[in-house]
Amino acid sequence: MSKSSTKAAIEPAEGRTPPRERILDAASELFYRHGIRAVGVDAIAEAAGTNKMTLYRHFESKDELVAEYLRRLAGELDAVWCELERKYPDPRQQLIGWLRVVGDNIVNPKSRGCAFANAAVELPEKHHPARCVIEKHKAGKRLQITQLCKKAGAAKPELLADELFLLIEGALVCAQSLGANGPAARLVRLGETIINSHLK
Amino acid sequence: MSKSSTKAAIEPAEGRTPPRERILDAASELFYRHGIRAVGVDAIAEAAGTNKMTLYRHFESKDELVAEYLRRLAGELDAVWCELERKYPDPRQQLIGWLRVVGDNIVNPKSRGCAFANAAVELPEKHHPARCVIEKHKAGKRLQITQLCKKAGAAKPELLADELFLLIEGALVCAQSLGANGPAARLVRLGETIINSHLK
DNA sequence: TCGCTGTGATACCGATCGGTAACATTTGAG
DNA sequence: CTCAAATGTTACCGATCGGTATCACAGCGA
Repeated sequence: MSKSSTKAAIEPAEGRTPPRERILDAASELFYRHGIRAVGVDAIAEAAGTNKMTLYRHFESKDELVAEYLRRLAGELDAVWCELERKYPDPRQQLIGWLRVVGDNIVNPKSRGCAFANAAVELPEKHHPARCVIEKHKAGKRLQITQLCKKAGAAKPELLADELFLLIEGALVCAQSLGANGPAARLVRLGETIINSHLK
Repeated sequence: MSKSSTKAAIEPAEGRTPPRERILDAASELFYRHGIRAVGVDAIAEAAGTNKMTLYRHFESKDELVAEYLRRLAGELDAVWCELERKYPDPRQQLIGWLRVVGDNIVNPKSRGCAFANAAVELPEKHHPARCVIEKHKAGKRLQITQLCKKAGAAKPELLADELFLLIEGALVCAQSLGANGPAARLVRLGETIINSHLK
């Protein structure tokens, strides 16, 4: 009785985007919200409006899907950073802008901290395919902040950068236990003070 | 053929401590090392030299075992703090002492960061029995640091305390992705500088 | 119209998950 | 010694895990 036509009529919009993207979208949301180990591939396939078989046609394994989830997210965060670069030509304003982005993220009730740090906690196995993605992304970010501190004219750019880096990481993870109104709430002001004292 | 006597001869020492403690010991090590969701109750029972049935005679569920694991660990950390209090009467030295304890922990190759922060990442469910243990412990530690900053004569003790708190949390989580030689390596020196600048 | 490719659907695999029932064994206090 | 409580052992439960085989079908270029 033309069951297929009925289905096509019910969910036409979601069928437009290719399944690989839908799977990555669903995986991203579920992995971030509930945790990587807490989400099964069946749940991802169903949330993506497809099935497990199609999922495994596009991704070798769940571990590879996790790695791809983080790779795509890293690209998106790089884009955010580029936009910040365009918006604020001044390196000091760029640093403060990044503090604000993180601060806004912490205030967001949907926030669950840094997806990369969370993945590092959930995947301690040294050879997990997501591990190198995590390390590469964090190392890149540290380098970016360091260069920004250098451009801003800091006397000890590496020191300032690492201090800001630790502050940001701390605020993101701290908000997961003590909420957005705990110590994490002071991230932006604290960061600004530190930047000002280093760039006199 | 006195199979029992043979067993008693083979593993006499581990049979001494009551099973509840052995189970908690095994669970603590496995949960911390591999992650909570990555460890099954069967593995815990086996590592404890007992079986699943005995485990469930002492703990209502795996979730309750997780909560108890964190409760006991919180007690142990409180003891460490008390010893620090006894060792350093001066509040400023106590703060620095705590920084050093965390710094040593980060350097330890077995370290996997803060067990409470990790649990918060792995257990986002709002009503998990471990959640209140996590929040209580973190809130208590924040309060302790704040009071210490107050006793040390800081002009803005809450601000200094939260800055140190974020720094410590950041260093612990950062070491999980960038290693002990990354930004986390600067924790002690950075913390000392901040303390000195606030307690002039 | 043919045939190929990508997708969907379903059933299945062995393994493991958290949790329990039933029964044998050990142990220690009375 | 006796008895009861604690522990060990084994087998089992339904559910879910990551991953695969099979087949039907839809779309599309030639």
